Amino acid sequence: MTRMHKVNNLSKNQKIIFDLINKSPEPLKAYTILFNVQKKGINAPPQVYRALDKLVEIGKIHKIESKNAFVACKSSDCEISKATAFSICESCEMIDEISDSKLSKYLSNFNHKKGMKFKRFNLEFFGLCKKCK
Amino acid sequence: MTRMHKVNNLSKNQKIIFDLINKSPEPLKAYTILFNVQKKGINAPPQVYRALDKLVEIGKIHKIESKNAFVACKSSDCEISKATAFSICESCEMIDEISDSKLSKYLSNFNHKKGMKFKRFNLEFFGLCKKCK
DNA sequence: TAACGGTATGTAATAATATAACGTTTTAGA
DNA sequence: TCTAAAACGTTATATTATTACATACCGTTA
Repeated sequence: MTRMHKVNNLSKNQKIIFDLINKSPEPLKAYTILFNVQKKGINAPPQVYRALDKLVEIGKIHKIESKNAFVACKSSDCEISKATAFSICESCEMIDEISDSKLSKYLSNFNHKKGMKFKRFNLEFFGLCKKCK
Repeated sequence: MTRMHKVNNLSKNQKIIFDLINKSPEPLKAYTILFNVQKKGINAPPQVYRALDKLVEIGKIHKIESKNAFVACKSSDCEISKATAFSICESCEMIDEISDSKLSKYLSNFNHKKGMKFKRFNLEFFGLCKKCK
């Protein structure tokens, strides 16, 4: 195997996969990613899922849980994803990350009565986007 | 096939599957449900998924998206699930439905700046529960 | 009561999503 | 330069979900 360098703290596969997600206008699914990076030598699901796991862990991408799809994080300073929110159009499937500091603050301060202390949340809104309304 | 009656507005399979989920202390996955209802004559995944889809649609159960698991709705008057929130323990996997009218109101009134009008949301909090803390 | 349409069912096959397990290579740092 | 942690490559398999099609049930209403 040829020598590998990390770029921007990302490994070779992580960078290939992040770049693909980052330039995509829409969330990408794991196997869509796989099909699109096979020419770059990534041949098998574990390679994709490992990169995705790591990218999620370090906050470069987020997973849209209700769609099993991945988007690049839009907040440039996002190091760790503790607070994610998305709006999802039920008609055209368009997905937008919501960056709203009030919302984020409100939810981060929310403490469940039952005595749980939260570290992280994910919020997904569904509706019709401007275009589809 | 023997004659079937709807009970509580649920069909035979829907009732079998709702009862199982409803008496479970923890969220159940589709195939766990399948294995547990085979003695009742439900043999194949589509039968389970169809019942689950319907039960979600009418608000009798909710899907925990990050876990691909299903729980019975706890708010007795829940007809349609427009607003769901859960707390998930990352250690013991315990999941609780959060019923907080302030939270629900806050999020229901939240309007994304980009011009989208929301119909529904799902919020999942992650952390450590009282016991695991 | 017969016929129609919508809903639910049963079944086989398969698609889509994700992980286990194992050995090797690369990388970063002491 | 040695080592431990991280990343990689590969095969196989597990888990989650849907397609497709034929049949049965149920409420309505003609």
